[in-house]
Amino acid sequence: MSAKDNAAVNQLFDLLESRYSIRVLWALKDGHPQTFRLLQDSVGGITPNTLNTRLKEMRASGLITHGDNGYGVTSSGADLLRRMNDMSAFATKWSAAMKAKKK
Amino acid sequence: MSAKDNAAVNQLFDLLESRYSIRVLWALKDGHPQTFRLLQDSVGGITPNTLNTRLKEMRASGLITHGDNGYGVTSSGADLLRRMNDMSAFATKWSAAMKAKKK
DNA sequence: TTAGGTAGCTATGATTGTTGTAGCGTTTTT
DNA sequence: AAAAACGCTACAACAATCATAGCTACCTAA
Repeated sequence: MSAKDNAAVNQLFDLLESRYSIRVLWALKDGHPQTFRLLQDSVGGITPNTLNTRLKEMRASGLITHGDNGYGVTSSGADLLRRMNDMSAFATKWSAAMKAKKK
Repeated sequence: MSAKDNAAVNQLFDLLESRYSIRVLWALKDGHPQTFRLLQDSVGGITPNTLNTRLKEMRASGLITHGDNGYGVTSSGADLLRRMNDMSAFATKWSAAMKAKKK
């Protein structure tokens, strides 16, 4: 991995490691625009303050759009989500393995 | 996505959305075991407190091992890293696009 | 054998991030 | 027109993280 890649990855991690940021993006996975309230519900547990902050950050970062129909992902955001998609398959396997281990 | 998948994904996000957690995992990407200090250096900016907390969490979650050679990833952790690998390619593209947009 | 260096943490108070509760102005529903 | 829902913002309380410091254990050189 080049130094340039490193900087880019760091920028991405800066954005994604704040609480709820991944979940907010993930909630837009299906591609349908969502209202503020719907997002709040589907993310679960997030306060309007934090949701607003996250949405601002991700709009500034070009991952999320805010049009008349509500919030949605940009093509860039959709690209990221596509690449993250593998993680849900991993999560299922991993979660099952963890549950088994606890016994 | 099934309800079960949802729960698993949520568990994964619980783990990964804490500050530095992704970076700690990422720092073990190459597969070589790392010492505490080396991890601290390569993650950058993390305090020993937080690093210790993250390592504990991820060991408890079965993503990271702690043997005599230092810290490394489990097969599960390696699996996750493999799936996250696409993100670095995304990051490069995205970061360049953002830089262009700022002008 | 001891004095210094390095590694792996842990303790403590300060700072920053997130929450809980509340509410404001606007749009939709009745 | 009144009531409810929506999108958000204010502010004080709480929790996560940081900065600084230092402890123990293990090397290595003197």
